[in-house]
Amino acid sequence: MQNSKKNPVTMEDVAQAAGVSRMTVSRALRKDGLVSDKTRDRILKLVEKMNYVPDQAAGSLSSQRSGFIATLVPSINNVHYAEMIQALTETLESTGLQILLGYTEYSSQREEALVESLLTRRPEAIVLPYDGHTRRTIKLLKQSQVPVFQLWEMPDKPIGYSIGFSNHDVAYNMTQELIALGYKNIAFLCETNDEWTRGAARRSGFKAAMENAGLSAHRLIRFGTPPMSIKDGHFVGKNLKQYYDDIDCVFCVSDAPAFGVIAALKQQGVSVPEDIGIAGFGDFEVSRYSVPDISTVKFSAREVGRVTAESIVSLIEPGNKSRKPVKRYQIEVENCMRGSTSRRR
Amino acid sequence: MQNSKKNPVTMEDVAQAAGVSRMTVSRALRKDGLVSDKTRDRILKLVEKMNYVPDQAAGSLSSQRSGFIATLVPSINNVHYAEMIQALTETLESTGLQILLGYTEYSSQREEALVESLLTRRPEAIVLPYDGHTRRTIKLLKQSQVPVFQLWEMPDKPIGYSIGFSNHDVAYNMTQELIALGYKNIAFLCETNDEWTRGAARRSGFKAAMENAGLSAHRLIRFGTPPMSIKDGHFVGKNLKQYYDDIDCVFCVSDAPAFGVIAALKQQGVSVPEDIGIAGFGDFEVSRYSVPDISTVKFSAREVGRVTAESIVSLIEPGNKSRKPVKRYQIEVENCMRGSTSRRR
DNA sequence: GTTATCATTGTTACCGGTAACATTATTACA
DNA sequence: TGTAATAATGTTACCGGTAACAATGATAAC
Repeated sequence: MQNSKKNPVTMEDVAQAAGVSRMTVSRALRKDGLVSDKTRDRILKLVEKMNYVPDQAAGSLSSQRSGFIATLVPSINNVHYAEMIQALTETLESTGLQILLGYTEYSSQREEALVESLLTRRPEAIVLPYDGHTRRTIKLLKQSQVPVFQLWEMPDKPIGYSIGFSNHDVAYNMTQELIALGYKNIAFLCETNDEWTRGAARRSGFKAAMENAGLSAHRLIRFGTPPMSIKDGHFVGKNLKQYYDDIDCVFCVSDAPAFGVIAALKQQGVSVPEDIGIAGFGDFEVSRYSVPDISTVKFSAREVGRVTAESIVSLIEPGNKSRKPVKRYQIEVENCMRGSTSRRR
Repeated sequence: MQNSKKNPVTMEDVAQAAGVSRMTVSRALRKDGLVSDKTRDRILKLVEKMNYVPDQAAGSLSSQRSGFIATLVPSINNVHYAEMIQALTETLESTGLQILLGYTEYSSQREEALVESLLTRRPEAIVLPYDGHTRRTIKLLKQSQVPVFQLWEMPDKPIGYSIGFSNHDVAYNMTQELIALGYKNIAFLCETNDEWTRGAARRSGFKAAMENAGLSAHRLIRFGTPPMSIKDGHFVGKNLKQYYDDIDCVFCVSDAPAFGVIAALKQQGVSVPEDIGIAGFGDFEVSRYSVPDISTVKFSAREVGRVTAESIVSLIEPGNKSRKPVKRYQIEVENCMRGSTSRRR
């Protein structure tokens, strides 16, 4: 029990107690091994006994290494981002790097403010979840000279490194697969105002595939704000005929609304996939246990996180012999066709 | 475009360009208003033009305020924690406080390591998701003199402030409600190894309610590791008879396994709630759109986050006239009885 | 025994801000 | 007009570490 005011134990205190200089304590606390075993033991024991906890703010200031990786996500309430962050954290952990998280809430305005505020912490890398930033954001990022990692999407003009897949291409493929099953009047369900989300890219992939197959891509249903929920899907499902009355399949921007649409259709006695096929995106757990289970686009968010973390480490860890990470890393994506779609007669 | 090396613009650079002292720049950057409007304008323009971004590590060191709130969660991949964090972030944002997140992954071992590592950043408060910490964790926390906020659970011996509800009591109530419906052979489904989760408290609430009603609480099904998933529930549902063959109701530790159990029972032609009633915990979105919709215990994670943030602010913001936050704040909880349970004949 | 080499520890300066107090300019008021 | 009060700015010291280099002592090689 020390002073009743703030924890006053500094490195200097430990040094004095051990009868050495501050620098020796500093060395003892790192694994480098520039201290004799005897001295280190003595110091570490004192550190323990005195409850010394180093102050990283001071360390960062001096060493010019914050140990922070800034990471922005649109929302934390999304399995994919959650898994990605978890994988990122786990991989980064052993190197002592720490994630500094921000939520853009799908707004590029907020993203700008966040980037500005996070740069203040001097992150050693910054991870952005998607393409589509304001001019000022880009300027801030470039100016700061912090390495930028853009995830999920393959941007046309990457700022730095990119890890993910082309949402356009992936949606294109799934649409093709639906067409191959015999669906013709496919609707695409997405958020209003998805310009800053992956939804827009998926939408354009859908459109391209339909047009290439000589089909009309006009059945676009826009509803709600990102991220689309089960509830949103349920609402749309309830009123599906009012949007277009000849729909034979709905390709949803994510599995959540897909689940909702199916629930609503079932309540109306419309059978899936016989009357209408449904496809989602993201392979949420619920999709595997829904009845019928939902056809979807599957990819590993954990892998995105893992690869990103590894790239960051190989880029910024000094004394790392391995060459620089690749500028663009493609994540594998797979169509999972399940019970919510079937071959048309 | 400056030096090709690190962003070199410091407050000193701005001060020189403006022909004032560093201190004046520092003042101009805060709203305090101890600078003349003319000077401030000039400085702010230069800040913009020179792309100056302050370094918070330096600021923290000097002011002894990190601006960090350390927050631990078992997993980020859980709607409740996600919502809680989001609410926390939003409320804290305007004060410039930032969340520093850690994932315990339901391990008190990891929690200990995390607390140690987070203390290194000198957080101004620390938010812990539940009760049940190692001795060393508690010692570290007390030693650090950082205010501690324990959430979700009402601990017997709170370290500092607590915000949440008693999981024991809440599970007790729900069990009573199930008993009142006429269920007798109620099983409780939870994780193996839930000692460090809210599961244990819920389990004891279940047990107490059963025994008080003169019923046997022996039907305990333990499966999987926290957090319990839909998949886990599905597995248990498939083999329900093998656990106990006379179950008439399953009270699940969360809505996820409840959904899984229902899916599995439906596949076997067991009808819910006629043959077996099912109840969950947490009011996940999926529970409202499941068929049947799931009876569950509902509470607002956002409120937990909001209240916590407000308490933190009123505690640590200087010049805050409002009195200290209450030591214990009770969150309201409600039983939502829906289609997955019904009155027994 | 002398000198080169290496392991260990110490010294000094500085990282980039802010607190606290000092100083100067301006205004208010008797 | 003189003096007190107030506003605006400057000075100095320090926050708690680490980099870079210097110094010391021990061991090895000749």
